[in-house]
Order: sequence, then C-alpha cells, then structure tokens
Amino acid sequence: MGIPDRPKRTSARRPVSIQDIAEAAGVSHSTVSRALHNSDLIRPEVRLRVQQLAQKMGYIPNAVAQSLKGQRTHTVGLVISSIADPFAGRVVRGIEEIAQANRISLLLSVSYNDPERELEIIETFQRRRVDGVISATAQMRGAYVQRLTQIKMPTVMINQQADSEADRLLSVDADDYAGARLAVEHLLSLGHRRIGYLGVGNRWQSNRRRFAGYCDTLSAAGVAVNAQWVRVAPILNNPRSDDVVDGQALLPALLGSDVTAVFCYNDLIAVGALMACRELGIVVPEQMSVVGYDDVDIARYVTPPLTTVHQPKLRLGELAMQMLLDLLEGQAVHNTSLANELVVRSSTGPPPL
Amino acid sequence: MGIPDRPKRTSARRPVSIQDIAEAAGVSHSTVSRALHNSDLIRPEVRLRVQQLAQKMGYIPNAVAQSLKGQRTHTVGLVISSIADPFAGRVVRGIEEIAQANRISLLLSVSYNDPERELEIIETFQRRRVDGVISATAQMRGAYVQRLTQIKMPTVMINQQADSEADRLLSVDADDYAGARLAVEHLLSLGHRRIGYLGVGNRWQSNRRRFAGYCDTLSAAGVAVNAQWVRVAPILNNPRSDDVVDGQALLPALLGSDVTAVFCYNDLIAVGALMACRELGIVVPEQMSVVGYDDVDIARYVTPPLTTVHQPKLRLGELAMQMLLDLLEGQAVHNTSLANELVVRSSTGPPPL
DNA sequence: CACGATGGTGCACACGTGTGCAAAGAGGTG
DNA sequence: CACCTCTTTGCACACGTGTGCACCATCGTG
Repeated sequence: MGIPDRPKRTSARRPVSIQDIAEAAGVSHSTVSRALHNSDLIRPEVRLRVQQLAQKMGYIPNAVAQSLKGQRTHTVGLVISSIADPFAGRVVRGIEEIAQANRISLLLSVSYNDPERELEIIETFQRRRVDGVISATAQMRGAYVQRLTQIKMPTVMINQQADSEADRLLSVDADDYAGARLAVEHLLSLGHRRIGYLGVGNRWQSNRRRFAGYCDTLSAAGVAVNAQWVRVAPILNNPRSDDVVDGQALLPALLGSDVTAVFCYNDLIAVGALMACRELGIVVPEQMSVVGYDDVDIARYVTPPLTTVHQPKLRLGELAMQMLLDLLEGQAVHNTSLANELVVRSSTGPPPL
Repeated sequence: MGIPDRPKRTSARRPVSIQDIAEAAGVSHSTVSRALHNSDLIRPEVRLRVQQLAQKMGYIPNAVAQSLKGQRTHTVGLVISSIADPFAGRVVRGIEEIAQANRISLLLSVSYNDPERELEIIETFQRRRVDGVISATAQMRGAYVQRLTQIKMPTVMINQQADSEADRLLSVDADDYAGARLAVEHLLSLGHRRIGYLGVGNRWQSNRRRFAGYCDTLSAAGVAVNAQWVRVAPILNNPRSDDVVDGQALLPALLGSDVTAVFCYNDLIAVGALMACRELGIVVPEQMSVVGYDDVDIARYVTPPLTTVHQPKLRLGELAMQMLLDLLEGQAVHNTSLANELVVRSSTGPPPL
C-alpha cells in the first residue's frame, strides 16, 4: 500500500513538508499546496481537512524553498557603519519596525567603514538574493557605490544626499546644510561672532555639507571665517575611533583663537568638547557655548544639556524602508529630504562680555 | 546545435546560474559545480577554464538554492528587546563580529518585550530555517521559552541564567548577583549604611537577582533592609518605556527615608536619579552617592561620571555566538558565566556626616 | 443515451545546487 | 588483442514548494 521508494522521512527529524502532509491525507502535494493557500480550486472539505492536518502535524512552510521557487526572498540587507552609534540605533529601529510590519526579514551587517568589508557585505547580500538593500553607512566610497549601481540591486541610502556620482541611487536624508545653518544662526542670534567648528575627517560627505552650512551662514552675517576656528579630527587607520575622545582632544586647539562658541559635527564630538571644557575650567555656556548635531539620547543627559540639531532618525529609517518597499512594488519613488529642527537646551547662551 | 528546450534564460535579467556557465563551457552543470568547488575529480584544465568563465560571466552562487540542498542556511536569528538600548548595542556588536568572521548572516528582530511579537519572531526564524538563535531579550516569558525548547532549535540566551524552567537552554551571562554585591560592598566600604535600591519591574529575572545581591550584602553587614529604601518602576502596558524617566520619577520617593546612597538597576536608571538629584538640589556624591550597572558609554559622560558595575558586553556577545557555532559543530558546550567588575568614578563618596 | 461543460485533482516541470553512481574514454598489461 | 584499472564526465535524483496543463468524474442537457 505505502510506496516504499521514499527512504524513511522520519530519519533525521526533518521538519514536516507538504509532501508528508500529502501522504498522510492521501492526496498529492499539489493539492496540499493549494489547500494551504486557500485556493478555491480545492474542494472546501478537502481544504479544511488538509489545513487541520497541517496544523496538527506542526507544519511550518519552508521559506527557503519558497524563495527559490518564487523569485522573492522577502529579505532586505541592512548595512550600517557602527551598531554602537546611537544615531544608527534609532534609524535601525525605524527600519525594523516597518520591515516587521510588512513581514520582511532584515539581514544585519556592520561595515566599520572598512572598504573591504563593505564589498564583502554586498556580495553576501547578492549571494543570499536579498530583495533590496538599505545602506546607512556614514561614508560612501567610490567602489562601493559603483558596485551597488552596477549590479542593479534596489537600494536606498540614508543620509547620503546625492553628489555627482551617486545620482542614480535613491536616498532619504535630513538636510545637513540647512541643519548646520540653524545651529550657526542660533549662535549668531545670541550675539556670537567668533564661532568655531569641530569636524570629523572620516565622514567627509556629511562633514563637508555641515561645514558648508557653517561657512555660508557666517559669511552671510558678514563674518569672515578664520582658519584658526576650524579643527577636524584626522582619519585614523583604526576604524573604531571614538568621537567623544576626538572632540575632547580637538577643543583645546581652538583656545588659541578667541572663539566664544563652537559648532560640533555631532553630539558625541560636542560631549567631548564639554568634557574638555570641564577639565580646563571653562564654564559652559557662560564662557563658551557648545552646539551639537543629531540629538541623540545622551544630549539630554549631559551637563549642561546640549543644544543641538534634531534629526528625525526614526522617521529616516521608516521612510527608507517604506521607499524600498514601494520600489519593489514597482511604484515610482523619488528622493526625499527631511527637515531638521533646532533644540535649544542649556549649553548655549550669550557670549561673555 | 543549441538545444532549444530551454526558454531563453536571458529574458528577465536573471543572475547567471551554473547551468548558464555549463552551456557556455559545453559541459554539464555537475561539472561546473564540481569545478567551482575545486573538486579534484575535474581535470585541471577544465577546472580552470570553468572558473575563469564563471568569473567573467559574473557568477554569484545562489545561497538560497545551496541552503535548500545542503541543510544549512548559515543564518542565525537574533532577538533583542530593544535596539536603542546601549547595552544591547554592544552585545550585538560582539555577536556580529564573530558571525561575520565565520561567514554567518544575522537575521535581526526586535521584540520590544511584546509576547505576541516574540512568538511571531521565532516562527519566522523557523520558516526561514535558521541554523540557530541567539536571544538577548531582557525578559523571558514562559510561552517563549517553552516554544523555543519544544522545537529543539539550537539556542543560546544572553544574561538569562537558568532558573527552574529554563534549565535546558544554553546561556552565557554575567553574574548579576555577584555584580550587585560588588556595588553594595563598595558603598558599605565608603561608610554608607542606609542604602536604597531603584529597580525595574519589567525585567524581573535580572532585577530579582540584583536585588537579592543587594539584600544579602546588606544583611551580611548587619544592616536590616528597610522596605522604604526600595522602589521599583511599575510595569507599564506601554512596552517602550524609558528607564531614565523612570529613574528620575523614582528617586524622590526615596527621600522620605534617610538613605545616603542608592544602587540602581542599571546606568539609565542611575542617570535619571542623577537628574532628579540635580533638580532637587541634592549634590552628588557629597549628599548622595549613586551607583549604576552595565557601564554603558553614557556612564562616563554624565556629571558626575557614574560609578558602576561593568558588564563585559562585547565579550558576552562574542561568547554567545562562538558557543552557538560550537553547538552547531556538534561539540559539547556548557553554560558560561562571566565576572563583572566595579568601576569607581565620581558619583560615589563617603556619606554626609 | 451521447456529448459538452464544469469542477476537482494529479502529473510533471521549474527554481539552482550538490552528489552517488554509471558510463565512457584512456592507458597499461598479459 | 582482450581485459582491467583509473580518470573524467554526465545522468538522474534530491532538497521543498508552486503552478500550467491534462485528465477524470460528475452533472446537465439535447
């Protein structure tokens, strides 16, 4: 009665397949497949019986096989430069929320801004046949972009507003240039004229945009930017650099000039600056105003609480994921740019007399 | 010459398969498969020719098909309760590093301590046939554990040292009880006798262990624990609660009693306590000592820098991933418990006279 | 009763890869 | 030359699922 050519499926405790259900129900595996998909090709009684049997046998569909057959894996690759970065954390949260709501799984990879690793990661994504990629890396090297465009894999970048070469890639970002202008205008309105900038070398695109906003705002106010006011953390071969340490090391170099306020590339740099001030006995904001960027959690908890430019991190992630989903649906999508918002706390005040 | 039964593979810009290479090289797909695996069954000239051809055609193996055939997906599911939590961030980093080194992909899922979501997540992992699971959720509900053991999926838990029901699951953790003792002993040695505890309700296992360490250490020193000294943040139905806010709200309730120091469940609670002290004009550590737990980055940056119990977060992640790999190799593995370390900074000092 | 329409089911193939086994070819030896 | 051995390759199946098409049964109608 039983067809003996199937070599004992129960051997290695393999999960039950539709074939197993088919044998148990006395139908073909096609019928089971259709029944489980509620196809109205199958007679209602059979459909119900198969479904109950599947339930009872603890059937769980094999997504690997489904991915192979249908050409969708329902998987999205996610590249970030650092998981420890609180900025990335919020963005990922937004991404994950939308992904989970749409039954998409996320493949997480951390690049540490290592070019070699970046290439490895996208090759892994290709091998795994992800439906698309979201890249929230701080820095975008030529080879990386080139590879990504070349293989025509649906991709959305976060905070990488298109310059020159990146034109063809989709992105969602918060406007760095405008954000920087908000920060510097705030300091100008408090009466500061000599305003410094502490930047980072290893995220040159966003650093350049924020720096440009800084320069243009000062120029527009009739202040000539002094090279002595600007310090940028060098690019180390060590990819695990710490922004706070950099900010702390950078600030003292500014003291030779006579700045009364400093605009920092991000909140961590700003926290470093605050710590340096404390060490040097400089009172913030009475003797020195400090502005950060990002508005990560920590900005609220340091002393004094940091005035900073709030980026809609959660929203960035949500939008990026939604955009990718739309893209996969074949809908027309367009780059999006979100506005930032100044959050005034206690690290800024009028300049000393 | 060409066999016409294959319907134009070039139609939908599908990635090249070994079949395509086989046709181009005039051999069978089996030969290509073996050649690409450097099998010495294949003649060296053919092997080289196929490899070069594969390279030239931009062949990238289909991991989905490989997963279906071989019974390994080289994928590990990762469940965490919150991505924004800085503690989780470091742990994930450790996990990811080891995973990437062993060419394992990570499927990231966030549970937000939502029981329903937890069950959905592990079902997704089952569907995707992950090789194993690492769970770093703060809280482990019965149904979750039960399901995880029941389906016999290789699993490693982080910071969930086995109580009763969880005996069968592997875990790597840092000793909460001993860590709490370190913290309280430090306060005792400074001369404090009336020491408070600020806990959390929604992570009851670890909270219970730390609280037990707190109680026992006080008792051993001959101090009777006063119920007035202990406050625990209530469990909200809102799963996105904020520890800092909780700590801030909890501290004032302690002031009625006459504690001179407070041990907090984690650094975020402690930061909230610091902020409450500042608002109330209580000087730390002169009038009140505060100790945290975890040693997340932020602990170094608040004012005053936080004395805390350092957990080897990176190491926890690395060990968990390595343990899972060993488990998959069939090696014998055993639960591991790491030691914590007290980090004395400036938020603790002798009690006021 | 014969024939067509309709609804339900199974066959067979496809997705892309890996592998046991047979077969074919080459080369050596008696 | 016949036979055996060894190397190299292809056939065929497997992994688990989905689906076009053919087949069969049943029913209705002329």
